Amino acid sequence: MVRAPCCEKMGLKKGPWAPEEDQILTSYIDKHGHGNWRALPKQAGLLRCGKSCRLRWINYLRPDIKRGNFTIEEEETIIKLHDMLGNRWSAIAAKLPGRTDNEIKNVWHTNLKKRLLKSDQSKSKPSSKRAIKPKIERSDSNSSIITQSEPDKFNFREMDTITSSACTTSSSDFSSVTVGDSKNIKSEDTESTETMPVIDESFWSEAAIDDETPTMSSSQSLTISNEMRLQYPFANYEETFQQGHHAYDSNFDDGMDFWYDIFTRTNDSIELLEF
DNA sequence: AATACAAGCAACCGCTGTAAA
DNA sequence: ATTTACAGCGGTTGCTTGTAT
Repeated sequence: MVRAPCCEKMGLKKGPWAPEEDQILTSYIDKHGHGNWRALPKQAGLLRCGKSCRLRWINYLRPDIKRGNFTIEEEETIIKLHDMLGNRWSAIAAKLPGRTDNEIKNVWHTNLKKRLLKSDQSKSKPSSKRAIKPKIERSDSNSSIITQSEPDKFNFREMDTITSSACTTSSSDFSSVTVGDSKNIKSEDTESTETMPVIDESFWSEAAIDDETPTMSSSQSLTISNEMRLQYPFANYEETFQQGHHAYDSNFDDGMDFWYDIFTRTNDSIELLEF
């Protein structure tokens, strides 16, 4: 990897932005957009590096930035999304229009994290976040079975328009979830992929993603093979299952491929998956 | 009023992923 | 297949402001 030259070395300014600099950057982007951040400062007449300009625009100057204190609802959403996604600030920010990843990160570190620590300490039980997750039972089998029984229909799209209420999915949404012991995964324990059915290309289209609602009815089981575990070592399957919607907005690592496999390899047992 | 400490926030740093050459 | 250049991301730093002593 080639490191960009140091700003100072190039005689470029660092540190807080002056109002005049903000003005120059804003008016330049208004007129020309920001196709090439590296070239932008030179063309705009700014003594800044492109990286600095980009950060300033994204975190402060963008017209759609929402300023001011975070609402209770926003804070709740951050806490719940962080519970599900971890420190993926940009993914969390994507769910909070007008808020930047930097801002959310700051709020988390200066406020929410401490608040959670306090509330955790005040509880005898472990973190309350477990309450929104389905029960997990170890299984000796080579496959994982995820079975839903309540409610009748679980709608992934509801999760996509995530709100605090959407995050409070109760454990009753999943009667039981059984996940095999990942330690038992063996590389030779694989299955052929040649039987994967062909899927219509429209499956991947934006329209399919945006306009259709993948739903999964109750009482169906999903088998996750060891091959899939090897291929998607990232997956905490119980969470993945709840967060299936992330596959559709690319906020979930390998999510699209994961759900493609879910759909194809387990076609028999997941035939109720509708698009 | 002066000083020390803490909290909040903007900005920087360094790494990774990816597209183009 | 490899190299290069760039955008984007998450972690960290350091300045500013507020509060306590």
